Amino acid sequence: MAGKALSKRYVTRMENRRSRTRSARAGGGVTLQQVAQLAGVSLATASRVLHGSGARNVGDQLRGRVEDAARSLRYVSNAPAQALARSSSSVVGLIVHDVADPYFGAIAAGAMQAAREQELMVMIAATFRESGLEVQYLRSLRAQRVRAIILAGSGTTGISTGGISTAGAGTDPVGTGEELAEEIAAFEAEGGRVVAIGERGLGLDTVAMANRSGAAGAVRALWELGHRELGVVAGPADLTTVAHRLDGARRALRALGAAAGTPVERSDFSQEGGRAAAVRLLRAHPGTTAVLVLSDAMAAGVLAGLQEDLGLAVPEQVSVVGFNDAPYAVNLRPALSTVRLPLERAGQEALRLLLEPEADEPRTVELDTELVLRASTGPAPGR
Amino acid sequence: MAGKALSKRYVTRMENRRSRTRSARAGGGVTLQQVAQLAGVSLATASRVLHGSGARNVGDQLRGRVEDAARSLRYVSNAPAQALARSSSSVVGLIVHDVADPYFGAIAAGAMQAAREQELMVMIAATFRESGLEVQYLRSLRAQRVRAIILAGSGTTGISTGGISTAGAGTDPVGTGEELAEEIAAFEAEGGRVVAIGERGLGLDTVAMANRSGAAGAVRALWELGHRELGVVAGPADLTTVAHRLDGARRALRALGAAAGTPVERSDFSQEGGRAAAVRLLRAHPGTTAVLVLSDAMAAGVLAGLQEDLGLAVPEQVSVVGFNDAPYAVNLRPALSTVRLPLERAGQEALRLLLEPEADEPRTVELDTELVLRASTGPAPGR
DNA sequence: CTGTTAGCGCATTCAA
DNA sequence: TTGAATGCGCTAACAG
Repeated sequence: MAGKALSKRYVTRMENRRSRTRSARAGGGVTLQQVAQLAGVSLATASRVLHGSGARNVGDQLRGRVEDAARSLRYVSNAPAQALARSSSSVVGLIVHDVADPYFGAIAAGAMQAAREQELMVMIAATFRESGLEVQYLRSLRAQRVRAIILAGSGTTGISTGGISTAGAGTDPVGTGEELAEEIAAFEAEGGRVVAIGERGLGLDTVAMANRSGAAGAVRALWELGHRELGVVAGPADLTTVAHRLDGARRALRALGAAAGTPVERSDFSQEGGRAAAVRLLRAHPGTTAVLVLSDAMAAGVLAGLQEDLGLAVPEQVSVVGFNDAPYAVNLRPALSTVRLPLERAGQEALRLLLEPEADEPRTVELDTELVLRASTGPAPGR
Repeated sequence: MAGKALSKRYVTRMENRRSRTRSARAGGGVTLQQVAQLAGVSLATASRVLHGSGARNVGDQLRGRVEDAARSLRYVSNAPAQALARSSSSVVGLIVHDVADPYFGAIAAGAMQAAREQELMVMIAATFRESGLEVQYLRSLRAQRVRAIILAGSGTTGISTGGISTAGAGTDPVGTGEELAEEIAAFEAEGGRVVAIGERGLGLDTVAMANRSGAAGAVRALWELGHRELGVVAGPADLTTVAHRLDGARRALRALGAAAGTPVERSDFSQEGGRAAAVRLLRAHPGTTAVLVLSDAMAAGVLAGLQEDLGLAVPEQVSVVGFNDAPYAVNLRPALSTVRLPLERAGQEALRLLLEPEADEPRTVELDTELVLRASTGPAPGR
């Protein structure tokens, strides 16, 4: 949008000057050793009371002294050191395309919620859709020795599927898909767990969304409202989610006995794209009474195109159903009916899957979508 | 919304069975030691070539052998161990209310972008607005020995300000504000850095948004369009952001010589709240030709209230300006004019501030907002 | 230029 | 029940 430079001002306030109390060595924090010393016990004993390993086998006397010492020193255990010693980390990694995208934001929120219940911390990496970064972050997360990694990102159908160990000995992997697979294999070989959200074609445990049945459900709902002339506004052909949704819609139509050849207009996942696609669709097929749009962003554009460009009333003349239930769907006018994806749930399930013992073959958890009917859908005209 | 239970299906696929290659000890990963051994050099040498400490002072011979060994073993350094040894971590913490909220999502995205440039990883914690969790996560992040922490969260004006070290020796802190301050002090005492995004009243380095001047700018723009009867729909009185925005608007009005007593309607930050507030506002002051709404969510409601409940045309009869430039602002009808907050920028600046050497007194970086004019604003009627 | 050694903060045997 | 000793993977002096 506008490119006006933002200014930045420095303000230094004099009030509230900080009073630092460099209690411990300036180096790090308080150590268990220091706590033990203050309590007059051995390191081992302090460790036992503070980190329930040799659980309750410490005398009340010493136990109390250690606890007091820890409190007064504001001791907090050193998680990385702990992880090193017991070789098991308490952090999991999450790789997304973009945290600012509500789709991934919801996934992240779900994962973090579940993480909290398990007392795990989450390290997030955003690739901003650069596929090279995905491999790089996988390495970084591996370097951090995270316990497990969630790979959230809509896959493309073009990705190479198998061949985890086909590369020759000293050969560098070529395709980015290969590299990814190798990195994943290495992480798993070290005992790390990986799960994907959304189909990735890699042999991973995955949490998938029921895109097919979601689209099918929307189609059936429209059919029941009397719509017989449906159209679809789809996104890029190489996205697996798009492919699945489209497939689901087509199958449902066929099952309902619709005339073959439902019109489909493609566009990118943008509002403008949706708007143009809607215009094309209705110009080519003026009889259309309902359109299924494969993303809410495009649906926002479809609503605009229908009402403003073509002067059609929604839902009186044309009904619209979107996909995703983005936060703004309810703010559109009319409020958008849409297929809600259980994104938070997906994040939670992914984390849960991560913590379960590893199965022999990759598992897939498929989460159902939910059709949310709002003001943008109504009975077919003349019914 | 609807509470239909989501089903979950397990599907086990037989294709793509994974071929694990437990190369290293099942325990952890490949160690530097192993690399050194394979290369036939000492641990120190391997360390030098792989982690540029004693930079380029290794012979080409050995260097090559080590690099080959590392590659063939798929060696990745153990970051926590490294951090322990050199006592300096490469991860920063970020505490937000909710990652799924676009406001925080944008901040997080900015921070992560900057982190990437510095080769840092970001550990995120979401408090889901439970203030107790904030303190808890601060502790967890401290336990993880992160290098620094970004505290992003709209503060409330009611928070206790100073008193970092006022509590008596053995006394437990009472208010949650005190606890927070103590936790922060402890982290800083260990050499950690903390910066806040948004005013928090704690004596921290902070990145602030120019809420006052943003609101003032919006008011002036409306004034120039001929509007003389302005109204404000504000949010909860105890949020500092709301207070600042309101203050900015009032000052601007006064400076322009507006009649005292601009009507202000309060509501919570929701769409419904905004809708109701708009109706109240225009019922009480029917002459109003422009309304400044202190958040986009409420603005969406105001748009609905004005047009649907009151039958007023926007912007022909009433102009509307929101605040935040939420992603959906452009999807509203009419597209919403709004004051854009430089959220990503704030995240970046925060990280940058974190890496700068600590100053004697807390610094504040104030980021300017930007007025984005779209279709919801027009000249005052009759001009 | 290269190797040896001594920690970093903690968990965990193994004795006492 | 408690303490001393060893090692987790790595860096950083310190010697050659």
